[in-house]
Amino acid sequence: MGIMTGSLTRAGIVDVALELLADGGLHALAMRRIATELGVQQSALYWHFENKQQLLGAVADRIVAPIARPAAGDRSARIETLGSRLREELLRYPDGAELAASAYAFRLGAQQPFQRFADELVDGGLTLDDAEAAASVLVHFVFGYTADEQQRRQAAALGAIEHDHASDATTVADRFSRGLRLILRGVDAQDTSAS
Amino acid sequence: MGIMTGSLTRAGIVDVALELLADGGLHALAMRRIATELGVQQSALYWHFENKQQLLGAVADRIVAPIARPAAGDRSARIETLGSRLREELLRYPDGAELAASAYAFRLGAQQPFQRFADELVDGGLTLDDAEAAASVLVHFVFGYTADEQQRRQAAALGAIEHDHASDATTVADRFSRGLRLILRGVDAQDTSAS
DNA sequence: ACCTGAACACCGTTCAAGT
DNA sequence: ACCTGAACACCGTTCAAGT
Repeated sequence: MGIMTGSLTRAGIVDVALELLADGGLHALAMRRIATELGVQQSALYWHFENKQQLLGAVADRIVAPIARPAAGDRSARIETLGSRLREELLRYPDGAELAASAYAFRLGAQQPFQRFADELVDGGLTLDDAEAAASVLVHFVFGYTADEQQRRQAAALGAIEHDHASDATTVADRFSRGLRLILRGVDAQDTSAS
Repeated sequence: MGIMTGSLTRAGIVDVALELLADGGLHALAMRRIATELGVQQSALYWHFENKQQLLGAVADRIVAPIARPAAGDRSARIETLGSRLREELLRYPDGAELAASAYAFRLGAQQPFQRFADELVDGGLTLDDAEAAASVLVHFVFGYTADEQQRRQAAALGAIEHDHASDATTVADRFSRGLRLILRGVDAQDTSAS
């Protein structure tokens, strides 16, 4: 056999972290469990990641990675699509939004959505400053709103809360796009060269 | 002496929790430490609060409590004042924004800011649905942006990060009000009866 | 009603030592 | 370079028992 490097890789670690997240949420994402699942000692993980937060950052990056370039349409439509896709990816994993929001705040991951929004807005004719201000509002709203929504879903699933009208899937999704469109109106009102 | 009820009260527990938060951030807010500070067993706290999250919710309520009715001005000015005040109260305690954002998402505390924004918007002539959509955007932006800002401040204070231009106090505060005003433009664009 | 004492079932991180 | 083994210093929560 040739030169055999360690079988443990960052990508492999993130793989099982995502599996644990999918099965048990943030609660199941313990260094010990990840190590056990990989058949390795806990301390082995610390050769590949400085600490747990860095690992969670890498997990967050993977969660938001699938939001590719959006479909056609004008600036507002493209951004609304982007926002909805981001929400969908976050909802794909239990506690996905909370994890991404936290990694984003610590600058350890999930920075991509901000860049995607900002790029789209610059392409749409905004100055860099305006684009970044709007991207900041967009990212915080999508992360915050979705974390909120997801918390309630999970609480309802555990029977900890009664399922009222306000938490209907359609109502919640509707409120989300109302919020998005409110922000986009603010962008259009600012931009004199609105398409 | 008369009928002597337990010396421990919810308010007293929250008092020392706020002190610990002020001194050491969320990291110092452990049930054990709160109990030790009160000269009591950890389990004693569980007679007054169901669990730690409920206690944190009560702490979050106290942090956002000082945002009273805003000063004069038109609708946009009043809401901008309200947003700035909320940010200031959150920055008053280390990890204050993160704590409030988390309590808000779990519906265990810090709901007041949403109500204050919504009330102000309804007073300003919006329908309840429009007011709540806008209040949701406002709350998530203020919590999210401030948590973000606070994280960077604390990291910089620990020397973990270099202090670049983007994290200047004036720049950060400026970006905050740019975000707020963007949202308010969106509100005005929607409202045909804008004052 | 209110609190003690003690235990249960966990955590993240470090570090000398091995290969 | 990459991982083991074992320890350190913590956590939140429960519950019988006391007063």
